[in-house]
Amino acid sequence: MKAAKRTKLEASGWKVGSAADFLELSDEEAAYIELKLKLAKRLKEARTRRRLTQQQLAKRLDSSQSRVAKMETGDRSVSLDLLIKSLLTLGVSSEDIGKAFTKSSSKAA
Amino acid sequence: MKAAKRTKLEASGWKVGSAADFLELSDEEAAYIELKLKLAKRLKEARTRRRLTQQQLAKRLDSSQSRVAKMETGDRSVSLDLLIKSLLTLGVSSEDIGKAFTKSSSKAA
DNA sequence: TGCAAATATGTCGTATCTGACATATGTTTA
DNA sequence: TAAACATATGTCAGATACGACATATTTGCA
Repeated sequence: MKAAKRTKLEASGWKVGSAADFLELSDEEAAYIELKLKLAKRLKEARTRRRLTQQQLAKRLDSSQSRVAKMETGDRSVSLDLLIKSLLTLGVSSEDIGKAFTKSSSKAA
Repeated sequence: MKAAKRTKLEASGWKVGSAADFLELSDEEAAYIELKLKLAKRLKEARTRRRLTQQQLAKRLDSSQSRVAKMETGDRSVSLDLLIKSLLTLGVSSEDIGKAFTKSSSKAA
């Protein structure tokens, strides 16, 4: 199993080693998971660039450290909604968020 | 009240004419609503371009006509998740979906 | 190494989102 | 006009995403 796919399966909430190993992801599922992981990465970058801990960010978002951790790992229980709202709250522009949708996914300025 | 703001408030589920008239939208709230409306518009365009009725699209999405209608009007009860998943299911690329995040929001090819 | 701070994981009660249905409101065509 | 089709709106029970808490794991520095 390729590492990239393993990461995606894990992010999607499936346990590697389970029956899910034999499941194939449809194009949309793969695109959705890839998107979530890119937004997760952007959130982590935005937070660390601001030198905030997950705890501090959680406070700004009226959320909890554990949920921020789940956001940043692209946990199955977090929605694109929450990721996008959180990025906006951190002051990341829509334009920069949109870059997560591009193939190259260039980093924010 | 400006027409653009009226539309946004209505999309957000608030009734124009209510006390919400006096509420101000924060930058993030405004950005979020604007984003949802752009995605809603893109979904409607993608559907009509394919000459599908809401009923037919609903079947493809394993959803209902009423929910598709709500998606296309940017109803408060629909998430960005559902909009994005629906666009992906319709075959719209991540890149094109990402265009909804840009200021000009140029249309898909 | 060992301790402390940061991050990750598991679970739970609750709030929000979902498809479905009924029904209202357009829109098109004979 | 009226009938047929398409879209919009209101509501609800079930699904899932939420913040919160406890606790495990990782990271970094003395």
